[in-house]
Amino acid sequence: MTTQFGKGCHLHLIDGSAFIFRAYHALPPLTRKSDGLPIGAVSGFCNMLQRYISDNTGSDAPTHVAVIFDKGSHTFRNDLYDQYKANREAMPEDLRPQMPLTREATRAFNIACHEIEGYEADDIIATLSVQAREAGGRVTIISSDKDLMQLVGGGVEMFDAMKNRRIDVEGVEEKFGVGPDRVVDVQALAGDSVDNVPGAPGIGIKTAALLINEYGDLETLLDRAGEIKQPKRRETLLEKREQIELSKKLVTLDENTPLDFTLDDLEVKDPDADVLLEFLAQMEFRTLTKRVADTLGAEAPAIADTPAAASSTDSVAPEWSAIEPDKYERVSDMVALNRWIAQITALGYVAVDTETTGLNDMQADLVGISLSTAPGTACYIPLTHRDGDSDDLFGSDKLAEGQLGLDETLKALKPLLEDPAILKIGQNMKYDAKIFVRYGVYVAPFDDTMLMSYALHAGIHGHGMDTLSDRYLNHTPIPIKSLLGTGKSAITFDKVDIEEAVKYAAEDADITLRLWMTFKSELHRAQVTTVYETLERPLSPVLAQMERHGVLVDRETLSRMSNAFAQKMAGLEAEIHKLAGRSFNVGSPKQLGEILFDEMGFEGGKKGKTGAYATGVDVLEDLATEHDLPARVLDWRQLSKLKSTYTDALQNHIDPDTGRVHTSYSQTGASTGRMASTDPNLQNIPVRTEEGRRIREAFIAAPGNTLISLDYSQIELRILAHVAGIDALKQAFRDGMDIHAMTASEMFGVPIEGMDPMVRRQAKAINFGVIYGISGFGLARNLRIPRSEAQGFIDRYFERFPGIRTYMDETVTFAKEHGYVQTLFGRKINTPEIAAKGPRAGFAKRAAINAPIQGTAADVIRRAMIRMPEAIKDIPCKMLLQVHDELLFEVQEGAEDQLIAAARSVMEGAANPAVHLDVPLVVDAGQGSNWAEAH
DNA sequence: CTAGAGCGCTCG
DNA sequence: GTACGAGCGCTCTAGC
Repeated sequence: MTTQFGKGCHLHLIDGSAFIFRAYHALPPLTRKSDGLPIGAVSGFCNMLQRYISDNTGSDAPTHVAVIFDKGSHTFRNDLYDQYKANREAMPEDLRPQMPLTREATRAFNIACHEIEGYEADDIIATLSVQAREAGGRVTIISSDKDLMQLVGGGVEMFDAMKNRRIDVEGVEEKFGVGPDRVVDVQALAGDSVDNVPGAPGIGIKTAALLINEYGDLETLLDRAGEIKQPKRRETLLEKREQIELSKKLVTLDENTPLDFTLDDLEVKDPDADVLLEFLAQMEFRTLTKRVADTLGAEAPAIADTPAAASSTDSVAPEWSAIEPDKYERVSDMVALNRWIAQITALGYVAVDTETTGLNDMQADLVGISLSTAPGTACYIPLTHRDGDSDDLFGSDKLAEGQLGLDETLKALKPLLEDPAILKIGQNMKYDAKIFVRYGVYVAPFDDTMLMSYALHAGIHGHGMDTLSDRYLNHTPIPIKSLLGTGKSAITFDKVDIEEAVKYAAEDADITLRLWMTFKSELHRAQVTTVYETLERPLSPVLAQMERHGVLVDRETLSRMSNAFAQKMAGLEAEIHKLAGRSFNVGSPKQLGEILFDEMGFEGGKKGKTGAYATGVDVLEDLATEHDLPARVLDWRQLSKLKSTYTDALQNHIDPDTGRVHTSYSQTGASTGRMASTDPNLQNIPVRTEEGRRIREAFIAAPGNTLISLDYSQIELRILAHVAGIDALKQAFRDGMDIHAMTASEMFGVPIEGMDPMVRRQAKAINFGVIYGISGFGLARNLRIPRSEAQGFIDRYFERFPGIRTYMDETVTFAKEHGYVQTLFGRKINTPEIAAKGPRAGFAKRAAINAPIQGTAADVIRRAMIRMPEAIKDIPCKMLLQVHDELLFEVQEGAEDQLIAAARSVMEGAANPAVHLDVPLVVDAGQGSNWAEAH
């Protein structure tokens, strides 16, 4: 029985391609258990279809529905403009085989499914929308694509399924500043970097809307462009007219796509239970198959039980309730707080988040605490919010009404947060733990979703909560900026209205809990549970303690140096201006480039992408042989760097309470497993030049103490010798030989005794080059020799140590096959770019070669750091800093030798017992009253 | 006035 | 067009 499409009918058009990409990016790369077929996007797609169907059963259910896909990459738009969508990335390899499966899935759900060669889905959607509207029906387009907004109006609406929001004419006006009928005009002007629609350079959506509203439409605007007052805009519109008109053609949807079906063919049909369940079972979606079977009142077909059946492939697809910030609880009294505590105690775990007055965990004060026990169930306990509604200078210091006392709340929560039987879950727990310590609360045990994400996905994306929420929960959290504002007018969290704070803060705890549930089982499946539990989680409290202790920095020394630098710089500046013949800003590479290459006439100036001359150290060193000016600029730059980045900036980082500098280590910042130090970065304090090294004299031991530095000797080369199995190198390390001299001797056949230092230097450069994924170009530039000569060195090196080439080739092959490489301790470093084409391929290869070496070295020192507190607990000392292969300690005078022995033993044995290295690890030690002496 | 990109330089 | 991995200060520009 079919009905003619007409008045009273309601057509739903689903943007299928958008669904697929959303599903693909939202989920980890799942594969079908039985044969390894990539299936993540199909899984997400099916979950979305299922959810769509169950959400659309009410009185406003559609009478007609279709899923529309893109087909082919070449459309009429490419004929108009060959750069259209030209910078779009190629479809990921593991997504391609899933495309036909999404069509199958749609048909299995018994939903019409259409695509037409040479047309984008948007054009088909446009054509159907117009036909349906003209037939007197209503249309809802399930998509959030702004390119479709031109269709809205006259019975056509859009629905953003992710945000659960309808988009009507008003919504379009909000987005574009004009009605749907003028959207294409605005798009033609604003362009679109994603689709590579050029538009008018320098004009964005805001300006475009302004112009269109003033002139009525694009054609009138272009005809009367000469009247525009702003010179830049006028020029652009006059000059780029053709480009703008082309852009309009590109963004205008084709409403006359030739269709091989009619609206009547799209009538809603119930799914055939047998067909649908068979498809889902074939895909091995256990959870979804069961759920669909329940809804249809049918029996779920059996799915072959594999060992991993307990964690079926689609179980990570979020199936929880939507995130609704309006439903969170505000805890204002002890009765409610005790109810939460009882619930958490019975449950055994809780997600925790703190809100504070700032990002500096040594200074920020606690403002409130949020807790979550289940998806959608979360609360916020405001503690020290201030009354914000008064302009009175004193009024703003008054505590707001309806808050529990800080002391009584912490007293009630302390037993729970310290209870060894209750797991505390946090996102970047190091921050919250450091805050709590300052209030006498020692959080343990804990899980950290940021570290879980890092163990799973290092190298793929960031691990901040916003990124993770977007990716794994399909949800964009409330931006903190919407509460605090930005820049000078920004407020601190204690000034935020409590009702707003509840939504924001409790949402963070809710999201953290959901992420934990998602990652928990995934760790096992990815076989990184051990990495997380032995290399990530236990390091966090060690870092927290180092950061809290800080390193003593002498302000007087820095200040004296700053003054000395300022004087020298002033002298150099005068000299430079004289040599240049006029005054200019020496600190501006742009101005310097113009002086050198335009005014003074030096040859060989190369411009970068911004059109400015390059004036880096390589360029200036070359020019310095011809003229004094570039040489003086190099001197000036060295001083300027030391002053601004070190002697000035470090003073601002001295904590007023402790008199020490407290860096912050980011455990998830570097993809290889290294730490990164920030605020300030204490891992790049100068050491290579004599003048720079003197800055380390300002890093001092407290009175009665000594600084001790222990560093691994040649750790990366030793690891290379081990993993690549180079017998000659391994033996040299066992014999304690000079490894670079030995390499030179092997390569050039010269004796080690009385070797030319230049020859050794070249061998050293090659040894390092190998670790970095050597290239003739790179080595040539480093040694400043011709490329052919460099290539000759490399060839000879590979000839003498053939195992190195084998290791490199095997590593790259492994990366291509698996999408990641591994350290000796099982850490995975993802290499998503390894399949790229062009210059990116080279980058990805070299990174893949370097990652296991750098990463294994990082793992070794991490293991040492994790064991260190126990090993030195009876020695009066503190571990202060880590600089990749070095640890810096502060120890009471008299205990130096004891500490060196204990710490060296831990460091040299750090690979054991997990890994037996064929080469010894050797640690050098130094000591002194400051870091310059100790290093 | 502010945010972000680009440049340049520091470290292992 | 190129060595691997990081962070930060300065200048300059676009846009509010």
